Amino acid sequence: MVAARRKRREAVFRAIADPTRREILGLLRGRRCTVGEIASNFSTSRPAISKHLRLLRSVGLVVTRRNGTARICELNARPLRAVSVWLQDYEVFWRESLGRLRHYVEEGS
Amino acid sequence: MVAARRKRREAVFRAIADPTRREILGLLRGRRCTVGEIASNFSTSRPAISKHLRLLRSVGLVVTRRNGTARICELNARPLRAVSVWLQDYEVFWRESLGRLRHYVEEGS
DNA sequence: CATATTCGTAACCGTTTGGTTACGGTATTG
DNA sequence: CAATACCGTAACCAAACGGTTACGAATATG
Repeated sequence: MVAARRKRREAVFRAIADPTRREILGLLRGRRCTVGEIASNFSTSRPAISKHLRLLRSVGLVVTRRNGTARICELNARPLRAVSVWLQDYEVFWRESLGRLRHYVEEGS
Repeated sequence: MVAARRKRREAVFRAIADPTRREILGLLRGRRCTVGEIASNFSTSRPAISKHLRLLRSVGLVVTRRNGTARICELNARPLRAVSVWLQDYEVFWRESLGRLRHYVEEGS
């Protein structure tokens, strides 16, 4: 089961790599949405959004419930903890790099 | 140049999506390495690692310096701040989501 | 000068990805 | 029951991705 867990962690990184999927997560941060509501925020087709949602569900970032013909989607941010944990090992490094860059020209954020 | 900055932020998410590249970053967290040293840690060919390094350099996560025929690679974790900032908006959600989602789950895959 | 070491790049290839259109399945509604 | 609304999936396609081999440039080294 360790391998499966790692595979799922892998998948979370790939899930958030796509800008459309990150935007979907951002929408669901504000409120629950049906699939159609989510799709109406994008210029891409509804089936494309459906595929993104399937992937997001597969990694647990989105949870759904049926309500009539509609399917209501809700954010589950817990899998993002794995990313946060991974990032923690680097935090000290970007603090250090800030110090080293102090006397150089501002790069801009 | 706001668009260029966003594009670069975009690229950071894709850069860390690949497990080999994350492993490279992990190696460089410990010490500086030449390209060959990095490649010796993987079963893939050196040119493949070279391509990963080119991508990592393009997003600023790796900086290099030439030393004879060798090229020394060093970690620059600063671009990861963008990921950290993005994650912060979700932190509150994974803290409170546990109990709220318990009765909501339909399916995970 | 000749040779070896280190590394980047070009060319190519199979797989994955993200998009589309077409279609069907399942409630809700008149 | 017939019609409609909502949504998932299959089939297909162009582009991106990650890998390989082959080659060449640049710098030691004998």
